[in-house]
Amino acid sequence: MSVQTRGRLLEAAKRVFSEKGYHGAQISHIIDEAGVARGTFYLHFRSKEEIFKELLKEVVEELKERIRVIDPSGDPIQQITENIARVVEFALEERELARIVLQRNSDPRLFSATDRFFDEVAAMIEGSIKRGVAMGVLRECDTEITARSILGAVKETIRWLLDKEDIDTFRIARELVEFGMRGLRRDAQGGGNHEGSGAL
Amino acid sequence: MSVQTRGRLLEAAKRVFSEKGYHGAQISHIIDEAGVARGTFYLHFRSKEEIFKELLKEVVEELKERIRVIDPSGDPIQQITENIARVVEFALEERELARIVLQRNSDPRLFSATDRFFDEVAAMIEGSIKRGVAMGVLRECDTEITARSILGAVKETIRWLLDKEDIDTFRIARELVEFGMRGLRRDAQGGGNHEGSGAL
Amino acid sequence: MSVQTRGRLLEAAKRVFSEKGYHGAQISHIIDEAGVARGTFYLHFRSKEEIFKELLKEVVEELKERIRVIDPSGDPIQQITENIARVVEFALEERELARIVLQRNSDPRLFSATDRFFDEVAAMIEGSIKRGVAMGVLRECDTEITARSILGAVKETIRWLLDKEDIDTFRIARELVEFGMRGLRRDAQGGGNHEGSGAL
Amino acid sequence: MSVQTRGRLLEAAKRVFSEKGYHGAQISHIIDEAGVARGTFYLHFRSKEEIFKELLKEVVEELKERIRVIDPSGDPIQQITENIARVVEFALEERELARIVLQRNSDPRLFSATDRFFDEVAAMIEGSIKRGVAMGVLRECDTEITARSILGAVKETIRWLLDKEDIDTFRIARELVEFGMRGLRRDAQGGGNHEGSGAL
DNA sequence: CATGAATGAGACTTCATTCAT
DNA sequence: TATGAATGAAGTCTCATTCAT
Repeated sequence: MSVQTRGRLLEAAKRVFSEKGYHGAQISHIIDEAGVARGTFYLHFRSKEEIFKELLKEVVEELKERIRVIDPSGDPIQQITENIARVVEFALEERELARIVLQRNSDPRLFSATDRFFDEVAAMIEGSIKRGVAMGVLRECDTEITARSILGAVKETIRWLLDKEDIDTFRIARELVEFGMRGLRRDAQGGGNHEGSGAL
Repeated sequence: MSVQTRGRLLEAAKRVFSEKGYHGAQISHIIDEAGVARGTFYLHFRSKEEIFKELLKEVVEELKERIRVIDPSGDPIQQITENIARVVEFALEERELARIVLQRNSDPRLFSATDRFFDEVAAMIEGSIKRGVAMGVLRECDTEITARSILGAVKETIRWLLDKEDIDTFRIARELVEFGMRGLRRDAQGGGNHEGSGAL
Repeated sequence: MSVQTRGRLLEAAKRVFSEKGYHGAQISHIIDEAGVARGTFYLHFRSKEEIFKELLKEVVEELKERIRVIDPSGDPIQQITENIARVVEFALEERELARIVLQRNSDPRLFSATDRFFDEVAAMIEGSIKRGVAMGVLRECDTEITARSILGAVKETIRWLLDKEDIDTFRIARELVEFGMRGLRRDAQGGGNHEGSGAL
Repeated sequence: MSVQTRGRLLEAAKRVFSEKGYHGAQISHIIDEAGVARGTFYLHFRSKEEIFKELLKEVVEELKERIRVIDPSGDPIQQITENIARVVEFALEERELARIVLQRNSDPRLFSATDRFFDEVAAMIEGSIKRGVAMGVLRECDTEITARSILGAVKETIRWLLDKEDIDTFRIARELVEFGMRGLRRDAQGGGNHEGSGAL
């Protein structure tokens, strides 16, 4: 029975933190939403901070499962697209959690978990880029900046999607990958190079 | 004397909000930092919220000045690069302000100013893309998603730069534009390499 | 336990408001007097204003019970005397509350309850006077002024009694009624004296 | 010029205290109303309390002048009526001051001046009554209670008048004296006594 | 496990008063 | 005298956490 109560508290906290942010969320809101007494909360969580971190941990774990390391023997574009699709899908299934993670505020004690997670993701992306470059599939670039750019593109797009309905997850993912791979420039036709854009 | 004090309070608030976030920041911190008595704060600002919004307004105005509308008669890539360079430059000159703006939390009363600003920027970017497509310089794409992706790339990169020292603003801007234009894929033909962009 | 605490707070507030007036009274005084923590106060009352109004409501209700409409089939003087006696009695039993009500200050939000109450009492008195006049028992007069005069006489007398000890409530009431009925003038005829009223 | 400023401050304070009560009144209100700088206030008055007491003193002095001791060689009723008329007149000419004096709150430091004044008036009234009784003009009664009753009647009537317009001061005074002298009872016609009212 | 009344540190804000100009 | 920016004590209220039942 305890597990049930704990679960209801986590669900409630998810909704409340998502809607009100960490500081706007009060224990009262959470226990009201969960239909549980005040003392009961502290039976399951040591503090407001703890339940928040618990939620963060949950997302991070789920995301780690959805982001799979690229298998060099398969089509990398396909795999990247699927990774992103899975992430977008998760964000839209669990919008509250997504909103929580994509909130930021500068209390490092609170957000170090997500910060670390995003650092890891950035590192993963950077690794992939480096391999791609080494394999001659990707062009040379500043891998750190580019990795951050990709991460930012995905985060911002998801943040923006969070208020939309009826989303074709896979199309989004493809669009993102397309952008990351080809950029915006119109494909060079013959010996086309980017000087072409200089004609704008 | 009043204007001076007001300025010191704004400077102090900038530092404090940047370091502690809106909720972590206390009036005590601000007045200590400004070396001013408690009452003095309320002589210049009606509330904590007001001084915060004041700061936000400041950034938004400054950013609006640095982002110039693309002049079709000139080189657009060049202009975009310069826009981004100016934004990055501002973020690095005013790291505290940048940190404040890039913080997010879900109190809409507080952040509606930045939210609106970023929406405007996204709209500007989207407009540019559409024009580029119409002119046949940019490929067809989902302009909304792509605009958000670009915005996200810049934001995330800046956020990441905020902890770094000795940054070559212009190089960053070029790298961002390169990524946005060409993507990561290696240029189709043998000859293409990214040195080409050095010709910009 | 909650009801008990609430009661202790009300009792404490009664003492404190009575002694220091609304503005002089601080939450600290009330909770110290009640032996309760600061937060506990706000568990039971939304604000200082609320507990004050609560007290006011209490008095008004109690007074309304003690002031009975005159029954025309009985002796009106007797009934009026008893009404006044009951009011004086209440004021002396609950001197703190009486002091609170008889305080005035011009914050209408605060005192509208008593103001309204006294207006009602004045209206009741005026109605009685009018009936008395119509029945030919009372002389013609400006009923509004006279009603206010009677109200004022009772209020001022009670206010003055509040600092006295060992009071014969009924004697006070008789004296007030005597004054209101006969005035101060010596009875017209030789024989008349105030012992007559002793026959009441 | 100083005297002028001081006067403007007193006038302003009169309006403000009257409208907002002692605690509701702020120095800001007074100086705004007077069109004077903050520091200037403290050039003329040591504190908020002082200017308030100054105002109180003013009233008390004015009232003392208007209330004349009864001259036994003249018509006492006439003289009492004139006294009351003069008091009512003053209250209506200086409604703000009247409102201030008739406000009460239990801070004795603040209101001791009026309290003392009213005590004096009550004593004066009591003295008059005693003399009247000794001279055989007034009936025997509890002089203290009766004096307080009369005081209360006048105070409450004035308080009530303060919100009215176009008042016939003299009629009010006559009505009050009438009430105080004859009471409400219909004049005994023959051997009439108040048992008559028992017939109500 | 559950309850919910009680706690109290500490946040924001007000406003009478001071003082350098 | 006059000014008004600056002061800071003190007040009200909030809310995460505790604890007796």
